Amino acid sequence: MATEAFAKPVVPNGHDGYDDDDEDEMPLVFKRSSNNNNTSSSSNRPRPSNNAQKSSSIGSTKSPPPSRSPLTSPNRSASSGRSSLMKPSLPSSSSVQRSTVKSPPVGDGRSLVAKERNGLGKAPPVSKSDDEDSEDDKPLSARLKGDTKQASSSGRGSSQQPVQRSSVRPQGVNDISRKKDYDERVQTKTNVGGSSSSKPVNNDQKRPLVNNINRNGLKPKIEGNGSQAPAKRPLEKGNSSNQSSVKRPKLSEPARPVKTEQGSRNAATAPDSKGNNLEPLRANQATDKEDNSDGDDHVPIASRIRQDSSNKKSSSVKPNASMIASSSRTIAKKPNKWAKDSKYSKSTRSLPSGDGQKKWKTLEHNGVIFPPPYKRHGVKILYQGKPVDLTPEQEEVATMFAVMRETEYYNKQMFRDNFWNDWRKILGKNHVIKNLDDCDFSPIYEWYMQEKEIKKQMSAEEKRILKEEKLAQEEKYMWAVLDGVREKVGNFRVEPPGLFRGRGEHPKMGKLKKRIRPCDITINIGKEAPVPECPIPGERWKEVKHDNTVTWLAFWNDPINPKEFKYVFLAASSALKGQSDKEKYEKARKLKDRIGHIRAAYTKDFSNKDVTKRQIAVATYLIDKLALRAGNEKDDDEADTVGCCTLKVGNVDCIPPNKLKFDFLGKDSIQYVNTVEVEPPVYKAIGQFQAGKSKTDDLFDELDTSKLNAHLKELMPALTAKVFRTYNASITLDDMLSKETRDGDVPEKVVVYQQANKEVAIICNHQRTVSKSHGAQVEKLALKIEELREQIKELDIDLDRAKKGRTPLMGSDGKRKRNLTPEALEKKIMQTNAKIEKMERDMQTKEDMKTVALGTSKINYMDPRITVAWCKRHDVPIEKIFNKSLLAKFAWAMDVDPEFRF
DNA sequence: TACCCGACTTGCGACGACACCA
DNA sequence: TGGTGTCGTCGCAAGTCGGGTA
Repeated sequence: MATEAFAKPVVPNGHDGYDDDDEDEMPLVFKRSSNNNNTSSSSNRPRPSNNAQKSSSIGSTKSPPPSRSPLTSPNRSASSGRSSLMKPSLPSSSSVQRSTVKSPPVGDGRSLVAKERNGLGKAPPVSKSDDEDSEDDKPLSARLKGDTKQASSSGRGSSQQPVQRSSVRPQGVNDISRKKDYDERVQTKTNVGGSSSSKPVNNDQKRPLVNNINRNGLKPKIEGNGSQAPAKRPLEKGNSSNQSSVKRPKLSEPARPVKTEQGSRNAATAPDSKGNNLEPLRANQATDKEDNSDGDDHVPIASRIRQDSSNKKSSSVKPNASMIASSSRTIAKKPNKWAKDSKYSKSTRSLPSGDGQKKWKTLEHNGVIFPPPYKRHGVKILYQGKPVDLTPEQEEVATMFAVMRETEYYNKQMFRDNFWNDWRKILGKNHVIKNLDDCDFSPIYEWYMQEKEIKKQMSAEEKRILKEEKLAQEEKYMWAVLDGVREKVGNFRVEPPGLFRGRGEHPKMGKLKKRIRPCDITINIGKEAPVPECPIPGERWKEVKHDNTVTWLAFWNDPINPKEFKYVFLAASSALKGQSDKEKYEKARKLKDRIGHIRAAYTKDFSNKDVTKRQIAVATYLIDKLALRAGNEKDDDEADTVGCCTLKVGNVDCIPPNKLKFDFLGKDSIQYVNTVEVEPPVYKAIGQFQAGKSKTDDLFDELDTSKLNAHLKELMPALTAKVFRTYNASITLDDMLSKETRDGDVPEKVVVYQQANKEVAIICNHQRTVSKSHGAQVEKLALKIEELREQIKELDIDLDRAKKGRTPLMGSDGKRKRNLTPEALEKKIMQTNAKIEKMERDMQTKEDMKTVALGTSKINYMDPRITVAWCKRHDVPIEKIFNKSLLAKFAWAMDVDPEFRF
């Protein structure tokens, strides 16, 4: 590839088509409409290799100047103790007890709030339509046995626990019961009949509403006591040892579109590499299912299991749930307007199919923006009590460390050691500072706090001006023009220097992330487009490429792990990302159609004589039932976490007769604790895999993600382990929404959605740290409730007196109260009682949700078409569910048919 | 086949803006 | 109007997975 000379940058066209901001503000309210979108499910095409055109670099890379990185704002403070979260386990007919914990668990078993909706319906007789169904049922049912008793025994008990106690996410009994209910619900659906995914299912009304355990307020019981409950990112290294060998990558960001002149030209349907016209992004076409072979497939695992075990009512397990909370970066800001702009909106463009072929024809952007250079403050640290002079570079790094004083990292030995190793290189051999422990960074910390305070005290006007200045500076970097369409760039800011904050017990925490300079950055841009001007005078890009088989605009090597890269991508709202997103969900929908076959296949292999096949079968079962991640190998210089394929013997305990207790640190060092009843052959196989091994040995020693995924691809093209997570999340949402939604006002419907969202979050083990103020908030609420109860007592007395024609007693504050009629007093009592009830509900919800993060599943796992269609069917404004960023991200899903079902 | 590279998705915490309440 | 809680967005870490290569 040709490398380009550096030319003057050309700013992509401006905001054409974006001036209609007002449109953004208009709420999108879906009414039942006659939209008929026939979604043809996109095919999963294999990705072509994409290295075809890598350009050579011209590069001029001069060695980077000594980094005197400025102190960028101190990054977030380390997360403080995470609380444990116990989660319920996934579906399947087995009873499950799962708990995930963050931070030191302090067991608490709270019950999930839930309302029973008994009487809503009984499940109609299920008529299995196809073989698949029956196949599914058999294996699952056979394997799973419900443990309802436990479930029923669980109570709510959420006593307010100290924040530290870390949540306990339901586990055990409660989970089981929840799952059971859930299964029942699902089953109902199943019974209804394997309608194809895209086909509307109108049986809702006929379907009985099964009680949702979750909603019944059952809180899973915490496994063991607090001490047992695992914590999220425990200080000690992973519970069981895990290690491995490989790993890599980095991140990206999203954006959103705008048009340019060129845009309109290219916006037309673009053929893919094979010359086929690509389907327009927008398509929401209700995808017609391609093969309906498995009528039952669309039923969540839980439900299927349930079906099997239907006879044994008590048995089944229930699914998990939960909510997510914050989420991820990448979202672009103005959403919907563009969706409406037919001329420029992405929806009108046809996009490449994301199959690894050419992703774009033309690409223009302005490169990236760098953090400002370090500004020296001159505050001295003390070494053995005496002020020490530091050079700007030394001071910058010292400041990075000083500002982390209130974080957990600050006192972690590994963090300190890594920091010291890097800092002392900058100090030099002969520096007076010889060790970190004799350094007192307080003066810098105090300076930092003062600066923070000053900033906080700025007037609104001053803040506004600063914000505008920043925006003006960044505006040109925020947009790219891809195939003539203006799209938002996700992460156009180069990461500032700082200290690496790995999660969990990351062996590199505390290392210095050096300042990234233009000579570290490779730019990717269209051949015809002007090369972005290097924003730092006298420096130049490392390389300029014109590779249209990839979607990144720029990348640099991760300073902490040079083998890895940091990419600059378009924002999530871009057409490119939208297309990819849609394909992801279509793939999951295909899995729905094949899941029956797949389950039958792995069930058959539970007892295969070939160990590898048996391990593949059991691993697939766990991924399917528990939504575990695949579990790639990891290097020693990464945190010690595992996924399914990398589970260690010590991560799984066999509890006779057929329960398995999982306890391991998963992605982001989030603890996964879950006890689940499995089918006897699975239980037996796990025992065999463990035999003769030590706790630190691989459970699946014949398996890795490559083998597993290769096997999955034999079952369904493009199927990989992670598709099961998407499938289970989406099918659960779809099922819960269809079964739980009742007539009512919008807020009531939103609650139903949140419950479903929560269920999905629990399935996916999406946790969050309990906020620092949680305990105080709960206490405050409890106090208010207590005060209201006192008021009621007084009112009762006053009412009694009023009925006898006597005046009220003096108030508790010593003041005389108004003389009210008995009717007025009764009304007041009623109102106060209602207030108490509401506050109690709020408190319970707060407690239940304190460790559940809803955002991640909403952003990444639940097909947005399910949500949009549900909003349309029930006249819920989509803004009640999706914020602006999500509206932009999911623009491609907005005109889905109201009858769309996953 | 194992390992490595590269690209892209997923995920949590920090922080700022805004809403609400006393 | 200030304190507090909630929500949205950003930052960047940490996964997954496909393909190339030795």
